[in-house]
Amino acid sequence: MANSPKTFVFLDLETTGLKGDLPKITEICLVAVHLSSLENRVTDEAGQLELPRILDKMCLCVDPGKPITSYASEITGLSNNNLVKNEKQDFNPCLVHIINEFLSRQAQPVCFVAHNGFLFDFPLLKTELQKQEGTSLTSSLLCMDTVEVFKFLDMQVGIRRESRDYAQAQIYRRAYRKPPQNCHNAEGDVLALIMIFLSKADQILEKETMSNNCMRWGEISPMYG
DNA sequence: TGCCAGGCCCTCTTTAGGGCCTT
Repeated sequence: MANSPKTFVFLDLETTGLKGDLPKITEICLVAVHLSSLENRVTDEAGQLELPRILDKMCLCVDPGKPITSYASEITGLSNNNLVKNEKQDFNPCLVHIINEFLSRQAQPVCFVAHNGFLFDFPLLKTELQKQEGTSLTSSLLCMDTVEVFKFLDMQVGIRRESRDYAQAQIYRRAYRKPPQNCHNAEGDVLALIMIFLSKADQILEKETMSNNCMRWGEISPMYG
């Protein structure tokens, strides 16, 4: 990899449903962490890893303009009714501008990180962006999927991938011996994602792991549309 | 009519089937 990322932007989307529903985004959360905070980790008095103090955070709710499935509504707490009542805007050029400005404030290059990102978050975000004429993210932006990264790291030490559960909550439990908090709230999921990244940060940041597990934004195909 | 993801990976595979991971 020619240029190693200086900033990792952890990403989570809440949506109206899964792929079969041609989902739309109901909430987006981005949290940027500088490389130095991932390399120089902070622990509490008990020696437990802590979130870095310096975080740039952005969470926005979005009116999807289509029905949210009952299960998605139940787990995320977002309904068509409460999004409309709170007068949330749809996924529009203004939101794309905000995302771009958020990214441009970070030390470059930037790497997106999402759990199952290659199959869900990145393709769906690309679909939503493609609907907005004249808007895009820089194609040189890097993307990493922590499902693939954790499988890669396990394989390196001889753990067979089919012998483990790679759901984010399970990886969190293995690392911290307790369940993550605020699941299916975009910010809660992103903070848990940062914590699982921190638990293996040294290995993830190795050149071999990065070069084997990163794609460029330009290589991501839209989910649909 | 009723049902409905899907690309990827694994293995008791390859003329196939099943599970994963996200909301």
